[in-house]
Amino acid sequence: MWLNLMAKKALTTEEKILEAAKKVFHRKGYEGARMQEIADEAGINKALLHYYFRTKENLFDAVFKAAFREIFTKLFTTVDSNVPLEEKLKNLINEYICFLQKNSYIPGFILAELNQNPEKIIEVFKSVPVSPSLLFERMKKSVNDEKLEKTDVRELFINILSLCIFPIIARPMIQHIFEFSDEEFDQFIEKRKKELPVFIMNAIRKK
Amino acid sequence: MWLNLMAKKALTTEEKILEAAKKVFHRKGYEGARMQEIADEAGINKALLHYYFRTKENLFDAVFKAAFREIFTKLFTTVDSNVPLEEKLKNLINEYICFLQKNSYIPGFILAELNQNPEKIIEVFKSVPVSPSLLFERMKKSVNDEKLEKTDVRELFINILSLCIFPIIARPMIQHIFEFSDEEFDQFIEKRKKELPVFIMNAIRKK
DNA sequence: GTCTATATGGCGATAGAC
DNA sequence: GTCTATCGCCATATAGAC
Repeated sequence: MWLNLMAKKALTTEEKILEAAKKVFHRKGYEGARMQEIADEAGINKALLHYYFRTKENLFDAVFKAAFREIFTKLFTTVDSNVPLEEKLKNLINEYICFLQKNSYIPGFILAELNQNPEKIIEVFKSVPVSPSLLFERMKKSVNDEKLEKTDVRELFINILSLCIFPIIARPMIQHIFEFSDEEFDQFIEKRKKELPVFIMNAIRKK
Repeated sequence: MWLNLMAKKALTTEEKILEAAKKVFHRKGYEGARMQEIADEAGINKALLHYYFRTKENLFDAVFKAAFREIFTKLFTTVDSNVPLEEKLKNLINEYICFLQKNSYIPGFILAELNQNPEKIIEVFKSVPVSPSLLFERMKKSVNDEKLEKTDVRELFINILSLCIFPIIARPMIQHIFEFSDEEFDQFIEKRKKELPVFIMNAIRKK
């Protein structure tokens, strides 16, 4: 990326604020986040946050939309690729889980907010160009011409998302149940990348 | 239940508080919940909350532990039952999803708090007699003597939980994506109760 | 644009009468 | 045990100098 070689100072103040807000909101949620903490994280003053975004809510919306765009955009590239279903599934799951590993706060963040303020969050959904509904339509097309067990594509779609996303948001619980260290958890997820496509293909393939 | 025929007034004040706190914490999370709102919901005064529980945190802990106990206790009864794997799976998923339907705030609540304050929540886990680790051990035993695809029981365990829980916490998103009314969503979940066991058995059965 | 200082309101918690 | 009144703090937001 064109920014990689530049010093951090090259970020505009607005970018610094958004980066900082992202970190804090992802960790603490809307109610838990403090404007002071965001200001500290950005290395600037609290008043400046309000100069740029006027309210906490505005700032939150910006961060939420970005998270939402990120997490769905990734899915499009592979769903639209032109390869057989099994391979597409493999790519999809592999790349998606990789993305989730690097952005592990996003799904929990989105679901937590979805849980605590569904109406508002759905409003934000609608204002974002990357629509999960569209994603679903694409997937439907690419599954329909395969010879498979009578599969409701909606079920399949939800199953794939469930299997990818849940382990990431339940991470602390899983580590506790299985007594996984951080490394062991990462290995567990690595293994999942390979085994999930097999699991799913077995489930839907005609026998 | 022995309370069913009694008027609401028969609840002790402490019970009324716990009921009210449950509703509010489940909806709003720890940070979002207001002692005033809990007091209103319970039909009592704010000062009385502190008389009974001293701090917001104490009250939250009580509610969180109860939720945690509820959601895992249910799983034990069916995992321990003495029937073939396929049937056990069917019962497990059916009863578990039924429970989740009636208590749809619990998983989102737990995961949201787990996300925002993992250390503290894990502490609460440890203080509760119903341990998910124990649950996992039971399941391991009941799967190991079946003839199945080489299946990592931990993966299977997580897959089952993922497939049951995720759709419940992602409900508002799913309704939005598929343009489901409340009734249609309920039908969708009803169908899942029947299809999930088939999906999972297909995935793990030797061919 | 960026800072310091301050206003304003809300929330958890307590004091004290009954 | 239950209430009213209030304290003290902290968070969002604004005023105003530089």
